[in-house]
Amino acid sequence: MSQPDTKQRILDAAEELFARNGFYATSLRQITQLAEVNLAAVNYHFGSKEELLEAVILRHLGPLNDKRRQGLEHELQLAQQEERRPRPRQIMNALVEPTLQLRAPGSDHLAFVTLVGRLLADTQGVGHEIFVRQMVPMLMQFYQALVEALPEVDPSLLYWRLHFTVGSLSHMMRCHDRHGVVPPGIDPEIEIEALINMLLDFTVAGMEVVP
Amino acid sequence: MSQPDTKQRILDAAEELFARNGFYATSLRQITQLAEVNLAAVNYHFGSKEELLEAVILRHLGPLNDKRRQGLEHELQLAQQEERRPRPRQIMNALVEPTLQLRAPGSDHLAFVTLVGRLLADTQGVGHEIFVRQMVPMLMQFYQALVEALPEVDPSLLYWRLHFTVGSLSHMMRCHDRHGVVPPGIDPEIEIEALINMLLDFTVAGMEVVP
DNA sequence: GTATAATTTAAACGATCGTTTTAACCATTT
DNA sequence: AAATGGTTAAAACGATCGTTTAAATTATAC
Repeated sequence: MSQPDTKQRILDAAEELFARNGFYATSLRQITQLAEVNLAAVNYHFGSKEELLEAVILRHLGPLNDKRRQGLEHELQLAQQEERRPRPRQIMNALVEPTLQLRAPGSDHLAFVTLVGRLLADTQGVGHEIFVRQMVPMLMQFYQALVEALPEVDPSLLYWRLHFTVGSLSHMMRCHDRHGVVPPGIDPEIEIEALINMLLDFTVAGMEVVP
Repeated sequence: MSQPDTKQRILDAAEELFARNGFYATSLRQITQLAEVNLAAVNYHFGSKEELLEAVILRHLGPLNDKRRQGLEHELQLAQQEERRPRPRQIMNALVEPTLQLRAPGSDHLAFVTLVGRLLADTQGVGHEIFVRQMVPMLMQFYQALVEALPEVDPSLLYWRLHFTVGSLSHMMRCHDRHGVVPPGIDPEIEIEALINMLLDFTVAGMEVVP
């Protein structure tokens, strides 16, 4: 009767349901039903519903932020070697690309990216602080890189523009399956690479504009 | 014992609590406590919790969308008279400015703007469809205006860029009181006019860029 | 094989929830 | 004043919830 992957199944089910419905509208009974485990297993393995959410968040967030940092550091090193400033587009790409790749077809992380998008939006919610605590040091690094890349733009402008970028990015993290009414001639299904490029064009242009 | 403004008090309390905590994490008992009315009054006046949310959404949304449309129509008329294309910045301003003015000091609509930001993010939530149903026709108008304003940019790009803008805007609607860690020298308190201008600079630059 | 630890399980607990019920109270109409 | 309609109120309902409990089962160590 012992199942070697009980914890993983709970985590997978929780990730999916928290992403789809949010923390408060997902019950442990829904999770354990989907995972085909017993209700008390959640408390045994994770302690509480909140701790389960924390485990769900942390399981992928570390690797995602590592990828982002790698991309950033790669550009910073390159810029140093070539004795130039880091390029804004490469900086923004390091933030955007690994994130949106999480929603690529074949990715196992589609639910996770939705969940992250939700957590960013739910400013008073249970997972928000956990998530932000992980995000903030990384965003500071991006901010510093942008200040270096764009000395002609006031640093406080760059702070707010990074905020706007996070808003656009989180919106794209959530909205992969609901498009509302689409104008004639527009295909709501789009390749991830194309979406990434469009978002980069948009945000980099916004970053670089001198008022 | 009869109170002439029971409905308004319920609506005000609901607006505040739904905005702060979201629909699912707000109970009717919290709302009626804050409003100092009896629990059954909600069902008597509004029918159900969901219908209360709908009433909360609709009470301000009509006027907000009217303002947005007015701003847009004004620019379209002006452009027609002057025999020129509409200006992208004026179009975006019509979308952004009335929205963010809702969070200006002295505004009674701070909770509402937060609630709208939440609803946009909660793609499976109760209020989302109600809200989107009101938004979509208006966004189509903005989209058409942008297509007219920027003939050198592919219309499908403009569709996605409008999406990105909605993402940034809704992020700013939610995040008025939580800034996370702020870099040294940056003041997280900012005047609404300044914020509006910054967001416009950012989004208009992103709209206009030709790939 | 026995003892110990880990895991699973069903039932129960106490709490909270949205909704309903019904009587009392208040306001308006005749 | 009585009849009618509108509103408030407390209690109750049935449901759901996260958490706990204690026994049974399985896994591991000796």
